Amino acid sequence: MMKKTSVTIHDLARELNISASTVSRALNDSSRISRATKDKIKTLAHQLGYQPNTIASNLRTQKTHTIGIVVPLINRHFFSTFISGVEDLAFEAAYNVIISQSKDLLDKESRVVHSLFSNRVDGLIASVSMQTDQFDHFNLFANKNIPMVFFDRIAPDFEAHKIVVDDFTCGTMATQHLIDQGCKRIAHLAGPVSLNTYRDRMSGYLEALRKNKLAIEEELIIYNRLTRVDGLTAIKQLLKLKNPPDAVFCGNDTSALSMIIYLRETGIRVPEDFCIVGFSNEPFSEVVTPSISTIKQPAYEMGQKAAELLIQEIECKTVPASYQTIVMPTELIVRGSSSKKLYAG
Amino acid sequence: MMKKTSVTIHDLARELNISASTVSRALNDSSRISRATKDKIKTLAHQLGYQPNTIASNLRTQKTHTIGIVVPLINRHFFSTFISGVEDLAFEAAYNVIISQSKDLLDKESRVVHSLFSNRVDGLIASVSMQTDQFDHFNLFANKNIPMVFFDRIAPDFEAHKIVVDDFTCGTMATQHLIDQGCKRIAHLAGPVSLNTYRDRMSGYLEALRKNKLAIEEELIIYNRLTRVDGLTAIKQLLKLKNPPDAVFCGNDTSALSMIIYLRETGIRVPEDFCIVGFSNEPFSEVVTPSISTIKQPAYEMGQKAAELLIQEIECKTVPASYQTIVMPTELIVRGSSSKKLYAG
DNA sequence: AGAATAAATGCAATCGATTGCATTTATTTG
DNA sequence: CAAATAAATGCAATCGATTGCATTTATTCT
Repeated sequence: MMKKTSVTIHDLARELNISASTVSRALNDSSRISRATKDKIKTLAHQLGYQPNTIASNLRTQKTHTIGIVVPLINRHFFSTFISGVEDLAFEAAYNVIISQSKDLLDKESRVVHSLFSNRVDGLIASVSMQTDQFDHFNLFANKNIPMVFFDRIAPDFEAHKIVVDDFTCGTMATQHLIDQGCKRIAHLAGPVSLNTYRDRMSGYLEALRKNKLAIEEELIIYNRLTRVDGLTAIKQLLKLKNPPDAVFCGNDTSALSMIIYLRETGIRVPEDFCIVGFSNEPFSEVVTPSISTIKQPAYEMGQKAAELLIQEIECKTVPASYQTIVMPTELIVRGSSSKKLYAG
Repeated sequence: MMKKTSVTIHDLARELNISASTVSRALNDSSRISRATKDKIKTLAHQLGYQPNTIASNLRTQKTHTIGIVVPLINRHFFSTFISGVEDLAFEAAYNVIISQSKDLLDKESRVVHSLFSNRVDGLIASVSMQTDQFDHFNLFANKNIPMVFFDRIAPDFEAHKIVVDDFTCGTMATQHLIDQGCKRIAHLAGPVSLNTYRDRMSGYLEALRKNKLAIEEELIIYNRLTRVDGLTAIKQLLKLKNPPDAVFCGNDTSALSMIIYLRETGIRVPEDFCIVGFSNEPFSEVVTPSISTIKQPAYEMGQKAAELLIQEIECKTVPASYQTIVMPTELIVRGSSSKKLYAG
């Protein structure tokens, strides 16, 4: 009926009349155990359906072979794809992955970070929430020299590897592209500038305007959380201006999407009358009509790289000589939402 | 510099000249400890930055407060949204979540299930891979009466709660809808029929044809893995038939999408000349042109329900009197890809 | 064969928190 | 005030695997 309790190395030891240490060593393929004994032990282990108790091992070895991940939302394509990259690499290296989401709330982020710490993850990979403007909770890890890797929305001032894209240059590229299309008044929908990503994208936008001697107008820059509703609010607000823009560079694709849908409904033609560029290359961006021009970030590869660096640091257990900030390549994907020239030409 | 090792209850005990058991009880708010002592201990714990070692606790209590999840792919919207539902509910109940993906491979699925078992998760939530046609690996959990909940693609014959949708009825509804639109030759793109979901969707399709006295033609039913490439291959194959269909009910939205894109390219009008219904309501389905008619599954709610049932079973620790198969509500969302009547009318 | 060396195995402590049972301290009661 | 009861705390074993050191067994060499 109900199997009492698990088979342990002690059960195997008793059965074979040997010590538990020998069993442990045999199962770990220690060179100190003879082949014959190993075989005997492994065979029995298999017969009895022995499954190692990782918890016990973890406690003794002070290693959990587990990586903690904190992301804002796991069902956002960029993050879930990133996680997929981490998971694949972690699996190869025999690491488990515990995933937590902050829901873009600082408070929840802090709690999940504490929880991951208490679970003694060997390392942490994190992208901070939209609300995050102080980073104390990560000191838990920093103080004990537990490796961390930040990606995308990074925590500054930590001795940790960082995986990012060049948001500044992306912002410049996106804006320059709109300028090249002949757009004259380019607006920007920015996320919270407490985050490096949105701050840099905006800086890039400003830089492009400057370089092209275009006026920078406060009323053309809107700050919010870039949800679908936010995108809608923003485009309405922009169109109400006495002197409305003829293009927007959006901080993400979600807000770009809702703008496109709204513009379609109101009969404003995209890209003929109004151009839009988004950010992240969400799956829907390719297939919506018009398709959304956007910046593609290598989410999966970023995940792999993050896992690689983290595991490397965990296993070397020596603090790396220098922490790297890896800048991953991005790509401006020009699609329908900004291909004015095609139509004009 | 480098903090030697963590603060433990023994450190607190030594500092206060009391026993570790008292510290442990105090931190757990045992009624056996006086308020004064509790306060003293908690204050010190806070001062020294004590963080409980969950591993040690887990080992002793034989509980990890951790739920394992196995899904085919975490970056598929349905699954990541489901996981989000699990995670939210688990977080409230103070459970951790370890997520693994099978990558739709039976072998990997088996390995991650073993790994989750070794990590002594308190329960398992799983949706099996496309390849899965035998379920031995789940016996690891079944044999030890560790609670499991299956969802969507379920493993039959296990004493476990199951969270599903009525795929059969969905298949019927989708097909009937196409019939109602005036489609005469309706094809079906099916996934592996070793899985309940795809098998039932297909059965529903067949049932609808039968009920409407439409011929069932083998050449109109294609089996594959429903990827984007698979969708493309399928639609090409269908269009090559001497007597091609005028509609397809696709086993998922991804394949429906690629069909739509192909049809658009080849100038076949959707829905006027050809109607399509997908399955799952992926985010892109709403925004592609034409938008994809599909069946909406309550992924987030399914995740919540799965977590609720699992945690309930874990905490009651008595085998439930009966295992439920929860059928979650679905909805046929009629959109552009099948709204022939609108155009015809 | 006996000593010296190498190979194989065992002993017992350890990781940090929990918990049944025992003991001490405080409070109540006759 | 002593006895009885209640409240607070401590002792020591435990969870299962690991590992430094000690011991036993096998092999090699003179």
